[in-house]
Amino acid sequence: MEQLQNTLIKIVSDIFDKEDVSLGITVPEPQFGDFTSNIALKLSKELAASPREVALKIKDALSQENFEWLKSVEIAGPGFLNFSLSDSALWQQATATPHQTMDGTHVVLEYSCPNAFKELHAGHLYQTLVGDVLGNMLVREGAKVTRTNFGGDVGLHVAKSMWGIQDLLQGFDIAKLEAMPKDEHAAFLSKAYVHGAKSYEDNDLVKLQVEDFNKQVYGLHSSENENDFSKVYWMCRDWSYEYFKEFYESIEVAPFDRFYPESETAPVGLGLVRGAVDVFVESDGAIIFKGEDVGLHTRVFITRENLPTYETKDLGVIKLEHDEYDFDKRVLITGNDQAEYMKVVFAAAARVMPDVAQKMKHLTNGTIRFGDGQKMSSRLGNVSRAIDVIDGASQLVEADNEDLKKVLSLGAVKYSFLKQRFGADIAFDLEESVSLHGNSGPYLQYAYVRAHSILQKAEAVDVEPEFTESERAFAQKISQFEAVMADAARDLAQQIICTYLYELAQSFNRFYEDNRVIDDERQAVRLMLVTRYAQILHDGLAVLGIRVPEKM
RNA sequence: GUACCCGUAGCUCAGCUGGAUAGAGCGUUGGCUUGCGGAGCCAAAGGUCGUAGGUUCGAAUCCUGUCGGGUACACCA
Repeated sequence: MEQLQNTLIKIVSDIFDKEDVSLGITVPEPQFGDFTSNIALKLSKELAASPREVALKIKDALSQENFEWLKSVEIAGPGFLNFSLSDSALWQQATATPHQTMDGTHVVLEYSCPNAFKELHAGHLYQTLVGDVLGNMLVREGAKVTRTNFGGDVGLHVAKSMWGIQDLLQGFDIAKLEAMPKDEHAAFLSKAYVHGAKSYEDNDLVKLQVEDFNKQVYGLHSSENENDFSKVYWMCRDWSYEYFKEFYESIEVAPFDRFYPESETAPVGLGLVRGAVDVFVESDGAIIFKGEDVGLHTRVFITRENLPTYETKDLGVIKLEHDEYDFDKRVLITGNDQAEYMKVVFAAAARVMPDVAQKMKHLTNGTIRFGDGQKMSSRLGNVSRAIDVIDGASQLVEADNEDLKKVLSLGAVKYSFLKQRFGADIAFDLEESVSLHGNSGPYLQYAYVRAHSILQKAEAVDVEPEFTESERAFAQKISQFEAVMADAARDLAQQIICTYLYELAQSFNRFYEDNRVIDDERQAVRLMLVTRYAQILHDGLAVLGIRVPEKM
């Protein structure tokens, strides 16, 4: 493909005497060949010639070279140039190694970002899975990826939790906490937060207490303290981080390289805000950034109570990530309710850290709509917890051992989330996700099992690739893998991989329908195809964070 | 009110750096068939790509208006 592109660029610049020719080659519908270019259509106006005339000149020049890798060039439709590679060139592309298009780039990827003292919900799960996969995609293209996780261990929500804890336990009772079994920790903290948050809304007295707790919590991070409030805080904070870590392990995502608790980024952010008096101004007792100056809205960075807001902590984490990793690119993922908010933070960052700001990208995810309505909501209650999604899938999967059950249920959930474009709200249907029919994780896992089973029956050897028509159609799909991976990484669009893998499996099924592999005179070349097919399913799904079983 | 996101087949979604007859799954209808793992394959039905304009040789894709749904806009995160 690169060879074709470079050759085309050279020819076009030679015969039309042009410098800086830019042209894209794309993969068309299979009946139009392996690659297509619309360069003739693009140039026709400038050259004052019909597209087909331009195309003909290019075709002639190309034909004279007599490249052995190029089987044919056709002019079609309004003036498209359609190219077909020789079988061996096609196969060479089909067996290419990763393109490493991002070699030497250091990307900091911040995602998941749960708050301490709260339970992980379905939205965290979704974002964690996508973030994990984006990281895998970049790594595969040669980037160095640092995965970071920024979460609130200070702030009003923590104060509400603390209030809830002391109310539920009737005091900051360390003994009661110590007596609590580990598997109840997360649920207890969640309950305490909900209780605290509700009381905060309903009761003005509680509100005052919570606000006092908030200051106390901040204070714990700037001075040593041995009282019960402090002990409870640190214990529950540890519980939270332990629970996050275990959950990430359980869903088989790459570990985070660095957790940034807000308590750590707050002072850094405060330093930035206080140090930039020309950027941030005082208003009504608070320190604000006037976003209206750049078409946005005003946000408070330091409250009247002299406490840093999320804005300031976010500024702090940006600086810490930059100082610690000197990234080329920073990709941040949050819910899309923060899209506008983050623009203001980025605008402020652009003022205090201009060289950093331009390296930052913000992706946002929508909310999950549960497709099977009542069934899901009755199982999950009003809040859809992350664990309930995983458990729900696990209950629906049929497998004769626990590991296979896990492989299939995680595969089902992950694929179901990943196949949809990131950004808008997504639909999730438990039944559909675990289905072995259609565009699902278990379907692809089964596709792998089938291929693997064929490969067990005979030894594959490398032979000269000369394909029949249906073999070639399959080989052509196989050959697109590395280009797909590069595109997906460039666009941070994991669904491209899902779509491709599913189409690849369909392509195999069509091929397999009427092409015997084992005990056929074409066994060798067909085994070669199936071997590469199985490898791509394995590798592609691995990037999606999905394991494949050998039997199911 | 202002800004941002989203409107594609009955349902759920791909396609969006403009390109050839708008694709897939589920569902519906018909056919193939006990197969090297048929959890498949072939075919049919189903679309004014929300809508109206504009740019272009060419628009689901870019621009503008408009309608519908969602979200955010001062001391929460």
